[in-house]
Amino acid sequence: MDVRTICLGILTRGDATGYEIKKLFEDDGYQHFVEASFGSIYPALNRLTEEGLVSVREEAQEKRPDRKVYSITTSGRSAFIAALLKPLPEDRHRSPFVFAMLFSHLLPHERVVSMLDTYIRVSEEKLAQLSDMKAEPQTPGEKFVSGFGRAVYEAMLEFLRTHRHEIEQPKAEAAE
Amino acid sequence: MDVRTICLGILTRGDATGYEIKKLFEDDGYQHFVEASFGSIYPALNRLTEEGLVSVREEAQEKRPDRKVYSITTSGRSAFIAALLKPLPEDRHRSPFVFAMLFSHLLPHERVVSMLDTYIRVSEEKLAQLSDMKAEPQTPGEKFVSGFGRAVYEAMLEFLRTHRHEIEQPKAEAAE
DNA sequence: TCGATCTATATCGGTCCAATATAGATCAGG
DNA sequence: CCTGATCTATATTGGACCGATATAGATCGA
Repeated sequence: MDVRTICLGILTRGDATGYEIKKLFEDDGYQHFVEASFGSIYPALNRLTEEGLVSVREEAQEKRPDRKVYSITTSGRSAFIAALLKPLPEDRHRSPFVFAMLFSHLLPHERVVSMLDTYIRVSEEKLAQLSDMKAEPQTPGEKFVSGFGRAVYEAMLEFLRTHRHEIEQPKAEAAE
Repeated sequence: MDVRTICLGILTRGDATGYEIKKLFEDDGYQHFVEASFGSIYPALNRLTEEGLVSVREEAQEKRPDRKVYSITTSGRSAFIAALLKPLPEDRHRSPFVFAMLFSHLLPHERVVSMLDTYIRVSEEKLAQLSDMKAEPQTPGEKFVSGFGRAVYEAMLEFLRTHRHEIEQPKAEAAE
C-alpha cells in the first residue's frame, strides 16, 4: 500500500505527527506487514496537505522542536475509503534469508547454521512482540491482524525447527 | 536482497539472459520470496559486466532479437559468496490486504468479504503452484525453500478460514 | 556531568518497480 | 490462410520508496 494511503489510514485513528505515524508501526498493533520510512512519510504528508486531504496545526512548543500535528479531513476520509475499494496490490514478501538458503550448498556449514539461528531468533522476537501486546486491540481488525501475524510466525518457526537439519548437514564435497 | 546479488545467484546455476533471470522467478523454484523487475535487472547486468563479475556473449540470431547470454566469472562467484557471508537484511513482508483488514470497520460488509475471498483464492493458487512443481528440486536449498513456502501459505489459509467470521460480521453501526 | 536515547523534521542519493516501447516469432482459432 | 494473441527479448523513463544523514534540544541513567 502506498505511503499516502498508509498515512491517511493512521490518521483515521486520531491526529498524529509524522514521527508518531512512523512510531505506530514499531510499537503498536500495526507491525510486521505495513511500514514506511521518514523519507517517504514527510513528503507524503506535505502532498496530502496541499491536496486538502489532511490539515496541519503547528504546535510551536518553547524549547522543543515544533510539532506539526496532522488531522484527516472529510475529503481525506473519502479518499481513504476509495483507495480501499479499489483492487488491492498483492502481498510482497521479500526474504534475503530464503534467497540465501537456495544457495546453502555454496556456503560453509557454520554460515548456514548461523543464518538459521539468527532467523529463528529474530522470528521468535517478533512473535513474542505480537503476543505481549499490552494494549487491547481497539478494533476487530487489530485483533484479526495480530492473530494472523502470530499464525504466520508460528508456522515459520515450526517448519524451521523441524526441517533445519535437512539443510545444515555438512556436505561430503567441498563447496566450490 | 539487492538485484545484483540476485542475478549473480541465478547465474551460479548456469548461463542466462536477463529475460530468463526474470522468468526463473515466475515459473521455477525461486518463487514467492525473491523477485526483481526488468527495470532493475538490465541495469544490474550492465554494471556487473563493467565490473567483471559477469561476462556476456551476444548471440545475434537471424530474424530474432539478439540474445545477450550472461555467465558468472570467477570473481563474480567470489563476490556472490562474500555477499552471503555478510549479515542478511531482514525480511520485508508488505501486505496491503493486512493493512486493509485493520480498517474493515470503515468498509462495507461486502467489500470485506470480497477482499477475504480474493486473498484466499490467490493464496490457494500460490500454494498449488508450490505443490505441483514439476521439476524436482535440484539442491537441498530448493527443497527446503519450497517446503517453507508451503508451510507459510498453509498456515495463512488455515487462519483465514477459521477466523474470517470474526471480521466479516456486519456492524450494527453504519460505517461512516 | 556526560553520553545515550528520545522527540521531531527534513533532505539526498540511490535502488527499485510499473509502465511502456519496440520487434519479430509462434501459435491457435475462425 | 490470415489475424490477433502470446511469447521471446532488450531497454528506458518517471516516480515511489528506503537508508543514511543532518540538526537540535530534552531527558535520563550511570
